[in-house]
Formats: sequence, C-alpha cells, structure tokens
Amino acid sequence: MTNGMANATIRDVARAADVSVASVSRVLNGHDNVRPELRERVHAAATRLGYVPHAGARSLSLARSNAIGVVLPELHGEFFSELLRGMDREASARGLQLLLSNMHADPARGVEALRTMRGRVDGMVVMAPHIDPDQLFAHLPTGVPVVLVNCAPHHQPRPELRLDNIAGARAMVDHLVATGRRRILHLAGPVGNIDAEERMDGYRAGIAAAGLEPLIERGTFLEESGVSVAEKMAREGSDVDAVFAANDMMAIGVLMGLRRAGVAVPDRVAVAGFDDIPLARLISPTLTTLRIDIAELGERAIARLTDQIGGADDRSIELRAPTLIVRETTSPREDPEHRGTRGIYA
Amino acid sequence: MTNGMANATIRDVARAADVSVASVSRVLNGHDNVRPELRERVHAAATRLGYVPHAGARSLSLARSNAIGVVLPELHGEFFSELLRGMDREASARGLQLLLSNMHADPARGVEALRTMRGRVDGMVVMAPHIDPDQLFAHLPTGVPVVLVNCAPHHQPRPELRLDNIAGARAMVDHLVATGRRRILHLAGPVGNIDAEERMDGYRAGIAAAGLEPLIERGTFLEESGVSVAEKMAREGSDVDAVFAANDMMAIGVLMGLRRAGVAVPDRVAVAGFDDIPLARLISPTLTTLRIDIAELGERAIARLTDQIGGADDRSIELRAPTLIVRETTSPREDPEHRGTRGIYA
DNA sequence: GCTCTTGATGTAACCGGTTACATGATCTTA
DNA sequence: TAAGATCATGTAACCGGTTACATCAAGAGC
Repeated sequence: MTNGMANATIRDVARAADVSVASVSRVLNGHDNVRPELRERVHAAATRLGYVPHAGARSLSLARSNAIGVVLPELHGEFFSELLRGMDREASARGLQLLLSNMHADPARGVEALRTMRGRVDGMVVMAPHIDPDQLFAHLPTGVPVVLVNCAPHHQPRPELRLDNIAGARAMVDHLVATGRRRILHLAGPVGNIDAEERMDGYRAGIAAAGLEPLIERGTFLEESGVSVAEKMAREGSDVDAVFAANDMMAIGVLMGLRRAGVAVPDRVAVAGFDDIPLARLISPTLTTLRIDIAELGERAIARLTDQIGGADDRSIELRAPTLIVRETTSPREDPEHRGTRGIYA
Repeated sequence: MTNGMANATIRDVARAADVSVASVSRVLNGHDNVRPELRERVHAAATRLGYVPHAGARSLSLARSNAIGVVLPELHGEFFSELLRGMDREASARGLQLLLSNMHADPARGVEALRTMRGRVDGMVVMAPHIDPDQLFAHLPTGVPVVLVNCAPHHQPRPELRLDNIAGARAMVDHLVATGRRRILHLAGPVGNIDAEERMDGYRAGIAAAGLEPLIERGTFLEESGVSVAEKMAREGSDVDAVFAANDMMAIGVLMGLRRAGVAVPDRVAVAGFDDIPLARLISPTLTTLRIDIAELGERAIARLTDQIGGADDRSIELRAPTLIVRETTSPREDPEHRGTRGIYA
C-alpha cells in the first residue's frame, strides 16, 4: 500500500530513543544543549523510523510557515511563466516555498482564493490588473503582509511594484514618430485592465505631443485581435502606417495578418509591441517592443515581501521603466518617398 | 501598521457571540444542527471581527490540507508554463491549491524539497527527468501519494505519466524518410535526461529500419545548441539533408543558424522539433514537430493524484503518444533533382 | 406527571510540533 | 560538606482549529 503506514511522529521518535519529545525537537533543530550520546540516539531512532517532520504542525506552533502565497491572473503565456520563474529563484534562495493561486476573473472567487491562504503563508504577492484591490482586500485577514504587483488603482497602503506603462508607451510613440510614422494606430488591451489603460494613456500623450490624431482599436491581449485588426486594415484600405499593439502577442497577430494580406512590414506599416517576450526576437521580421525584465520583477516582489515579513514598513510604490528595443519591424522605410505620405493600399 | 493587529481566532469569535467554539465551528462549516438565532449571532460576530479561519490549524486537525505539491525541474520555457497551467486548471476545479517546488539539479536539495512538503500537502506530482527517482524516494515520507511525470527509469511502484518519446521520434524519422531525406542528423538533448535518451532511441530505431546511417550531435535543449550545430554544418560543408532536434527550441536555433548561413529550409535541409510549443507555428517557415498536449498532461497528473488520495490504488504507467504535426520546414523539395542526392553546400 | 427520545449546545481531547519552566544531577567554591 | 551555579532533560501548555462525548432542555408517549 502506498499509504498503508502512517508517518512517525515526534512522539514515536521520542519513545524509540527513550527520551522526551523536547529533546527530539532540540536535536532535530540543531540546538547545542544536548549531550552527544543522546543526540546520537535520537538521530538513529529518527532515521530508523523514517521520520519526516510535519511541516503543518511545525508552522502552527512557530506561527511561521516559510511559505508565501502567489496570486496571479489567469496563468497564460510567457509573461506569467517568467514572473514565476523569478519568484521561484528568489524564494528558493531564501528557503521559501510558493503557494500558487489563480485569481480568476470573478472577484468573489478571488477573495476566496486569498482567504484560504490565511494561516498557510507568511505573506502574499498579488497581481491583479483586472480587479479592484479595494474590493479584494475589504474582507481579508489583516496582519498578512502583501506586495501588490501591477494592480489597478486603489487606496491600499501597501508596498507595490508597477510597470511604468505610460512612459513605455510614450517612448514607443516617440520612436515611431521619429522614424517618420504619422498615422499611428494603437491596438489597446481590454477595458478595465490597468496595463491596457495606462499604455493607452501613454500612447495618447505621445500622439498629442506630436500633434497627431489618435487612432485606437480595442483588443483582448490575444494574438487573434491582432490578426483581425490587420485584416480589417487591409480590407478597408486603411492609411495607417504604424500599429503599436499593447502587448507582443497582439503585435505578432498583426504581423501575421499583414503578411497574409501582402502588406510589407516595415515598408508599408511599422509594427511594435510591449513586453519583449522571447518570441519577439525569434519571429521575422523581428519585433520592436518594450522590454520588461519580468523575472527580475518577480524576484523583487519576493524580496520586498520578505522585508515586509521581517518587519520593514516600506509602503512605497516602485515603478519599473521598460526599455525600448528597436528591431526590424520599425526600421525606417527604404523608399524615402513614403516619408510622410499617406499612401492607400488594398 | 500592516501587521499590527493579530487575526481573530475561533475562540475570539466564540466569546464575542457568547457561544462555544464548537458551535462556531459548526456554523462556519455549514452543519445544520444549529439553531438559526445562534447561527445568526455567530455570523455577525465573525464578520464583525473580520475572522478568517487559519488554514494551517484546520488542516492539522483534519489531517487534510487540500493542497498538492508540485515538484518540477528548473522552471524554464513554455513546456513548464503549459504544464503548470493544466495542473492549475484541474486543481482549482477541485478546490485544491498548488505548492510549488523547484527540483534543482542537485539530488540532495531535491530530497529536501520533497521532505519539506510533508504535512503540508495531501500528495505530490513529481517531474524529474534528470534525477534517479529511487535515490530521490529513498529517504522520503511513506504514506504520501505521488504521481510521477516523465521520470527516469526506477523501481518505484508508483502511478506514472510518460510521454511516448520513442514512438514520437520514430514517427518523425519515418516522416522524414518518406519525404525523401536520407542524411538525417539528430540533435539530441543532454546526457542523462530521460526524454533526451528516449528520443534518441526512437531516432536510432527509425534510422535502422530505413537502413540509413545514424548521425548524432549532443545539445542542451537550449536554442544556442541549434545555432551552433547549424553553423558547424555550414562551415564544414555537411551533406546532411534533415535535422531532427530533440526539442523545438533547438530546432528554432537550427532554423536561425541556417538562415544566417544562407541555407534554404526546407529545400536544402529539412528541420523538425519536438513539443509543439506555441512558437512552432509562429516562426517562419513554420516548424514541423511532435505535439504533446502539455496542459492536458498536467490536468491528468492532478486527476490521477486526487484519485490516489481518495484511496484508489492504480499504479499503472500511462503513456501519452505525441502527434506528428507537419508544417513547412519539412515540405518535400520543390526541386526534384535533390531527391536522394547528396549535394554539398557551403 | 413521569420516563424516553430527540436535538442543540458545551467541554475537553486531539492533530504534531515548540518551548517556558520545573526538576534534578553535576560541578564549584567556601 | 553544604550552598549555589550550571546545565541537560522532562513535563505540560500552547498554536487554532475539529469533533466525540457529555449535558441538558423540550417534546413525545404512557
């Protein structure tokens, strides 16, 4: 039977070694006030019984679990995977385990996910770009340290990490304008998603500064949105000469849609994304985008959380600026005649 | 102070509602043998105090944690992310949480990772293609259900999920042979990795069956290996007409290396991978590969584990066969003269 | 009216660790 | 040799829940 024999407890070990449970605990936790001979007996008994301490019981009496909760939106794609990788790196370096929870779209289930973490973790990292944190934290245990990552606006006095989406999007628009684009379409993310909204704000600011006209379509952050926008552009004979998508997956969709429609990138239309997922430099033409060091973001979240658990009281918001990565999809056009023109294509 | 006030306990609630802890517990767990008026009082007190149950204490007394441990190799790339996504889907459907642990290359740390899960999870999913499971489980708590995923050969009588790497690789070689390739190079994965070894076995079998000569290079499962093999081929004027890489990332590296060297794919050289990561259909030319439904693999692991936890005793090994996905990188050559020739290229 | 059943509620033991405090042995020191 | 200090070890309370069992009140049946 796999689960035939229950595991030995510390009392079993104590009995087997003919000592008290206190001594067993002391030996196993490496306290030095134990006679060597007794220490020996305990170790022998423990290995003989195959004793493995019960982490749950341990954390109950210590009021410390050495685990931290990670609450993420729908686990999807490379962003999430990179973030988790960074967290894992930092956490395992500090001897912490990660308890994962998926915060679905439904706020009620989200609250439930956070509640079930109480008494199981020492703190939490919460990333919820699509849910109002005030609502989320209203019915939550107090006294659990939390670090927010890229959350919607709120009134929580909590430590927080954010992307500077506005500056990033602004930099991209500036780049497109500097390379001669004038009809710049923004393919935005879903309504209510904080990253989507901020990137759109940055786009608007850049467009206004250049004295251009804003052109905005809404997407879903998925590849398909990009494809359909490209198809629509081709169908309607649009005069757009650059598409700035709110994330890389949509930008890639745009690339595929344009290729299928026979529209030259970057000669006719420039394309840019956001995130710099690994894919961005592998497709062809390679994609201009904004790089976020996602794994490092994850590491930093864990680091700040452990500081907080350790008693620090730093509630500041840390803003991380993305870096503009220029690749082939926004190269200046070879044909100088295009510069500034508004050619119609089919 | 974020963590100024400790959380209320069930005894606090009992005192506030002027009832016993037993009644509070009954109310909060939805037992029906409680007078409505009292039930009301308890709910009121609980919300007034912001009471959230302590999951650790609960699982200690219930001997059930509703969490399952997931032990994965170095969290890297799309494979891992898809697997975790599938597990999360199934787990949250069953009301389970996932406790993540990274099994690094070092077996000692791996054992430690498994030990710290005891008393914290109801069972574990272990994926360790690079570590000997016998060694791993030698000093482990008995009585904890475990499902192995893609592990090295062992003598563990445990339920297990595996990829049919051999059949997959064999199918790919057959496909390459059928489309006229004769000098087929296998870019294998690292020594000691079970997936790598099995894929190589499948390759060997296919090559032998076709009466061809095996050509093998070792790689690291990373893109760079592919690039350097492609460079080496071009440099040495190799007569290889197909490269079958042991995973997609290496295949993509090969594609990039060949493109840079000006070697036409698939006309001069066909390229194929293994895994069907999302990237495979996005690059150009699109990559022929073997599809594994990774997320489903993850779901299935959780499903089998919960069966096991529920008392089932099914120790069978489930073999999942990859599906051959033919795309552009292995299209038959347009120039029929190449068929069977061994042209040298620079 | 009295016993028996039924059902709500409370008391206290238990899950498996940790540790404050008590105990008692050994060693100093006068 | 007796008093005091030091140190290893054991006893039992505690962490925060759950629940077997005891208790007691109300209603049923005679």
